[in-house]
Amino acid sequence: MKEYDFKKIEKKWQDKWDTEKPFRAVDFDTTRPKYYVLYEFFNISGNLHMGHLKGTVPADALARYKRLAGYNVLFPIGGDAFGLPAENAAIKTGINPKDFVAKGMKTVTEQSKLIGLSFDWDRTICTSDPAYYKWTQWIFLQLLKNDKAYKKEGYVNFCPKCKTVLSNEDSQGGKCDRCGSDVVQKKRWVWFLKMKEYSQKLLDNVDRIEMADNLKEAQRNWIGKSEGIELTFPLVDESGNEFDKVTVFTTCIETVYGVSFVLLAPEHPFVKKYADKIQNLSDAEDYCYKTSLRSEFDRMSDVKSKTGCELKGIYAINPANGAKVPVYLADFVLANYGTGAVMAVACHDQRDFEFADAFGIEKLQVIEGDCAERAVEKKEYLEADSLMINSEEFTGMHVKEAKAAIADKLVGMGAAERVTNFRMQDWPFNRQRYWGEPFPVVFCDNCGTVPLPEDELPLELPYTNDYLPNETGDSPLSKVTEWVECSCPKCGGKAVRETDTMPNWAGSSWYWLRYIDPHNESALADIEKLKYWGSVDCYTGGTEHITRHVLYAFFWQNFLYEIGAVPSRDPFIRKMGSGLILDDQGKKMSKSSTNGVSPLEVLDKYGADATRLHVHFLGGYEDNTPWTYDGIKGITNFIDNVWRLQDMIKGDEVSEKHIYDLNRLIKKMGEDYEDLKLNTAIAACMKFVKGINADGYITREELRQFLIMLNPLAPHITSEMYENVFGGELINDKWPEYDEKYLVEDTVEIPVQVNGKLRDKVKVDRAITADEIRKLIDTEYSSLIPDGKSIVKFIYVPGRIVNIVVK
RNA sequence: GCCGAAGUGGCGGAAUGGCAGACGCAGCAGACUCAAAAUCUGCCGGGAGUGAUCCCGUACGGGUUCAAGUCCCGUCUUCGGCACCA
Repeated sequence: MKEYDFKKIEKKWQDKWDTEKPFRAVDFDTTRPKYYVLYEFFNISGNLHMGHLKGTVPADALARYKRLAGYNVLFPIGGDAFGLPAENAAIKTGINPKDFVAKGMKTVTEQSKLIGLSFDWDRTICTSDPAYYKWTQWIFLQLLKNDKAYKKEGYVNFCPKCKTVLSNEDSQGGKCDRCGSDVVQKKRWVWFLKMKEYSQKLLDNVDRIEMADNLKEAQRNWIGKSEGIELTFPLVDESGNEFDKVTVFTTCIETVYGVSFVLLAPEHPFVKKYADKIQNLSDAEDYCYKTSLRSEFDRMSDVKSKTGCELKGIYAINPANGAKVPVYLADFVLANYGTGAVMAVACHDQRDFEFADAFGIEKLQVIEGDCAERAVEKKEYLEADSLMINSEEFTGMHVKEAKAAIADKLVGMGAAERVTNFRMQDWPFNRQRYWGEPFPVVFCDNCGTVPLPEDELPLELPYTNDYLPNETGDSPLSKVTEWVECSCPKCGGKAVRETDTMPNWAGSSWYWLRYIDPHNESALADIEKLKYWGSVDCYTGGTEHITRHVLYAFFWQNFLYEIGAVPSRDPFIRKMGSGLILDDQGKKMSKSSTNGVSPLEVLDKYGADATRLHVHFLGGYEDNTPWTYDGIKGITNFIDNVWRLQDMIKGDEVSEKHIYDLNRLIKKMGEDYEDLKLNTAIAACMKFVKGINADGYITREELRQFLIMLNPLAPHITSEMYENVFGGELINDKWPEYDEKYLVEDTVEIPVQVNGKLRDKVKVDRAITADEIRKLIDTEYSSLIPDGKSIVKFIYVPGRIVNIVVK
């Protein structure tokens, strides 16, 4: 046999797959079980990078394995195209974003094929395609109709550089997700989606999905469920007249007798509402103004120094004991969490402790402990279950008991209510950018906000060559006047369109549904097809999307379920988070990094099969693996050894000699593909080939089964060899089945330990009983028992190990 | 600060509580060769011993167990996420 010419052979198979399209998924095929494998679609920017190899290949291997195992597999791909790269290219080079995306889609398609990825190309979608975003707009209209979308003026994250509104998810760590600038708080008119309302449903999704615990924990933290009490403090003026109430949220109601002041967020409406009662109004307004200038990041990172401003002339009455306490503004109180107001207990909350120090406010201790230098906080006193002090009838109780008793009392009085709070916020959904889905709504002087009729969708993005927001920060679309000015669909009068566009997460919040029925013009997807394909069985992709995209996906899927558009609340049954490929500095290799090795270079040098094997032999799917060429020799050797198996064929059926190894390999490979453990799957194949080489022969049947098992990892070489030897197409063959009786030989080698230390091994019949093996050791292996010692205990774990305890 | 994950040879990494270091790289020795490359064979955690073998060894200190890399408690380190969330 000639040497393996990967360039020629890989191209041959890639061309064949391209023209014959054998990887198409078949709707409504009831002869086979269905399996839906999803890799998160490509962000259209430029070339594929190493990270894509790490992410796509395991999904591809799983899809190929499942097909061989008799499943009807849906394994689609598409482009997430309403993103920053297209718009930046437009701004920098003037290239039309549409053209940029078209070129990008072509590139990722070609490069995917070079890797040998078995996507169903007939189902490709692209989020910036009007036929696709018609349905993104349709979903928005349904949200609007069902009162899940609203426009309101509020404080939101704003990136001064991108000049656009951002969600919390888009500004994690106080940095703009698009450009890395510090995000500021700005008051703007914003479209919100009522995601907060779905908090508990999202937590239920998290409970149901099969996913690593650390990822679930990250999501739970992000949603941030917290159970506590809302407690209402009457507000009084200087002369003691009650004029309103303020409600605070607390999870530490047990400290209520220690409240010595109340804090409001600077954005709290009372500053404006009771301006006439605030004696130092200009100080207060000044403080609010200064706070608004500080970026969120400043406010968060500057945790040491507490700033604030007393609202002189306004006092709060503690409903528990009638105490009159001062009210302050403080920027560490967040307007959009809880009620935007907190009760401050200096001795039992470190932030309040520092604030009290800074403003010379008295500190009241209500739970035992040393509060001289710092607060004794919840975690500490709950752990110790300390005793209550200075708390009227609750004094002397244990904290845990008092917590419930005080809550009961205040709830009974009508001053408090038990509530559940979530950290997650409603989703600010509009961006002041050109390259996004236009909102299908108009503003009419007579009718107000009017949704477009569904039959007018898609509302296409108009052409422009001016992609920058205007001076006041309005979207570039506001400059396209002939598009903005329109007539009202309701009254026919003059109206203007919404000129903001949707965030780039919009299109990705439902895309897995569209693959199921990508060309449907009358629905986002046919409900019967949705029922057939069901939820995504395995969703692979980066972990960086776990608290953004995946939560948005849960949200939209729940909503679509509630309006009857989809048959399940769960978009995904299993989510696997892929690790990163790191460069030699230990940094992430990605689209933006210039420090990376291009996969094209490796593909060109070693071929697709070798590249696929090498990247996945470097480390586990979920682990970050540093890139290196080291060890690729082991892979090319392995490939050469596999190729030479063709010259070693002797005999037809599975030989006695190989039957155990072969059956164990079948079991191992199936399990490893299922779990995406490609590194150990490759190792198992190498070991098998090593054994074959040592024996000097392989039978036809053994080779056939082996090629099928290796095919999901190395599809090209295995297809070629299969054709050479068996004269047909491997992908039409079936995954081999293993026989339980060939997993363990009849004669096994059992390690013998004495006091837990390995001393010898005995070859015995697998079915041997504990008595028999003990007899054997008593007679033939008695030298293992040290002189002068006797056996006090004899343990035999059938088929595994013997441990003799001597004394 | 809080939450999570992890720490195993020179390196990448394997091990349902049951033979630690699978598989591979690098290294060393040998074969082939005029020579080199390629390939093949053997060795390859540390220590003692001619040797069979023995002792130590999975970040560190304890514990549970007949048996611990794996489970429990404490400490340290690294990475990731969140971060004034009341």
